[in-house]
Amino acid sequence: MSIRRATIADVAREAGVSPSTASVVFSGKTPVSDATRRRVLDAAEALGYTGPDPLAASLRRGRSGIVGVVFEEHLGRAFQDPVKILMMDGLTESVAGMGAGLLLLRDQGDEPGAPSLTTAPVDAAVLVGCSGILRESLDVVRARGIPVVVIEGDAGDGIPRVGLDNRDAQRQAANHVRSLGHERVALVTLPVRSGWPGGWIDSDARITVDVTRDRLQGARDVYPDAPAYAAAGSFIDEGLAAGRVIFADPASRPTAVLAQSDLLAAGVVRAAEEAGLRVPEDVSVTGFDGIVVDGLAPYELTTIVQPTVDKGRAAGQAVVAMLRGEAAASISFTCEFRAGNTTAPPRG
Amino acid sequence: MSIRRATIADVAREAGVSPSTASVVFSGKTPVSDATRRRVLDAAEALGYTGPDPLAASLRRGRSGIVGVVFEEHLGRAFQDPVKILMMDGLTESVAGMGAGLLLLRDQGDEPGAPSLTTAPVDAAVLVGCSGILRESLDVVRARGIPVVVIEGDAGDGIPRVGLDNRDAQRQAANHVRSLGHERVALVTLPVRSGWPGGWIDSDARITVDVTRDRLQGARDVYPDAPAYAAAGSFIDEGLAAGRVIFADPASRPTAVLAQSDLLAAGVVRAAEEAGLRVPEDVSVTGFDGIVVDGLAPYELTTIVQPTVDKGRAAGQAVVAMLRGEAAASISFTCEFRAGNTTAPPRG
DNA sequence: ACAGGGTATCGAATCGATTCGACGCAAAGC
DNA sequence: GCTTTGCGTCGAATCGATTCGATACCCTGT
Repeated sequence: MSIRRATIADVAREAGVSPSTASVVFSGKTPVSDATRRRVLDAAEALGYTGPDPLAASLRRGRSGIVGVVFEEHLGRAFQDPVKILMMDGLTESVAGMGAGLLLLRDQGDEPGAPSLTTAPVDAAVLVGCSGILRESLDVVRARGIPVVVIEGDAGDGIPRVGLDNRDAQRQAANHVRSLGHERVALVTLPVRSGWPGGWIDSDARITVDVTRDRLQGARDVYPDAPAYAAAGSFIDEGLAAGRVIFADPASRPTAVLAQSDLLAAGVVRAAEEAGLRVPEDVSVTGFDGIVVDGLAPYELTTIVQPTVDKGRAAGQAVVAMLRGEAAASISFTCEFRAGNTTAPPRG
Repeated sequence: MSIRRATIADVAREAGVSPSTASVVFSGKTPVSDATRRRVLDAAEALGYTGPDPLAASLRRGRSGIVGVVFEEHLGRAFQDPVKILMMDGLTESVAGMGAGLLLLRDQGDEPGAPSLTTAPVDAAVLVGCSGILRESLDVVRARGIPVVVIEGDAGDGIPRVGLDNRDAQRQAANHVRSLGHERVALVTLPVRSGWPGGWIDSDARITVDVTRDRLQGARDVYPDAPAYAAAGSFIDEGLAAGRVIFADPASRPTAVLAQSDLLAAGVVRAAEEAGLRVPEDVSVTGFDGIVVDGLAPYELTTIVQPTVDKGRAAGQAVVAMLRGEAAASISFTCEFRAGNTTAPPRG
């Protein structure tokens, strides 16, 4: 019931050794005689000392063991995205190997007093997202001289990024659809910018989200004139909404829909069912991501499989490398096309 | 390109003021003349000083602005649970109000060097989970004298917990089913302990997970002899697996299944469809949680709605209160029964 | 012109540990 | 017996900021 928690100095005094020795007993950086170790440990026990204060230790070491993960959206929303979850999974795994933990942060200067990259004791940062909003975080982080890795975003300069061959991959899916003989194709894309409400976009639309733009280009490489509906987010519901619009007019119905995510594709499939269209007989649908979509059975999406977990892991490894002073290079992962049962030649 | 980052002392010197004044310019704790503020800010700008070092500031203040969230399972897995996500959402929101961020931690002493409650600079901790494993984290946290809140778990002592009236709520659902006239009922529960592979459990089974036990008791209050299949986790797939087993033998088929989560219930519904049973005509199904289950349309589960986000928010508020020195009390939330279209009287 | 009051700034102590060169002492080598 | 070696321990500086009582200063009231 001491009014003040015991410090290592107290422990040292109690044990009759110098603070440096006591410190070393806990850190193990230097050999200590068994007798001394015992005395210090006993003293600690007696005083209720549970180990060095993490803050003080971090200050001295100049390292907190915390990696900030910055999202550009509401956290609850980010975690609804299976791709981000899997990515976090890989990230957690690789930084844990370094003894680091993940601090959840949101890009955004609005709420004053909210935790941010400026005020959080992070050793490094991982920026997750696509839009340009993250620039802000990037500036902060660069000014502070903190190692940073960007996942799925444009970093510029010498900032390592973990990316995907989005355009090539999407083109591959589009080519698959074309080779099946489809001519009338519609595209369902991810949001074109943060806050996008959903709706058709024309070919000269400003797209600030890199992923959306790259995948769209891949599709346009094959179908330059395909109409594109940009959803409000990567959710089944949004795909459903998009699909309803796309299938609304029987006269202009496409025979194939290329969606930029599996969840969107799942929604499109559902919309097709609603409209009385059979998949893949009446309409083919492709996705992107290669995740397991709950409740889509017996459909198996024809999709592009991306190495989600690996992306996170790579980001973590890059961060760890930079923390060790090594220079980390950008890395681009390659997707793999996977044929499912949601694509087939068009009828007639 | 200085070899060493500028400190506030450097800025003060450059601006020709004392360190204390410079500090105050950034913290705003004390009024500063406009002229001085300008000089300090300019000096900072010139030196590339971006603000106080968070670690040093934290040490001095004795507060890091970080709340640790401890899960008892693999993080990737925890985030697959919509209930936990929603809870995190509420938690994030309420601690952000205090300017704090969330540090993801996993209970578990195995990996040495992995980030843990012992070594992480957290002001407070929120333990999420149900099993007894968290005891370990609890001890650590108590020894360190850190405020802690437990969500859905037994804390003992004076540790505030955020709970749910699981037993009452489940009993309510069971009563609903009984009032419809069902006699032969099967239960699908959450895991009985961490690492549980899934399978039937008998009535004297040891259940270390509080939530599972409480909800099971609620069901048993009404159906003392109902067979119970404990799933390996709260997933549609697990519910599907459980349902397949339950519906396997036509002779012993129940007319109703009470599942301990909506995802499990969704899986059970699917299993029923697979077995050629119509829901709710041939078999009634109830869930628990009240979340939106993607892909379950047109079914609307008869379920127990729990205030998920509120739970997280309450935990955050409790933590904030304790950090302010106030004593936080345990709080138990009440669920609400919601009738959907997955329950009906048994046939014949 | 001087006491009184309010502001803005300063000094110095402090938060709690880590680090590294110096040092003491005992065993070993010649 | 005296120097060398080496292991263990100690001192003191340091990490970078915050805090608060003290101080200097300017303005006002009489």
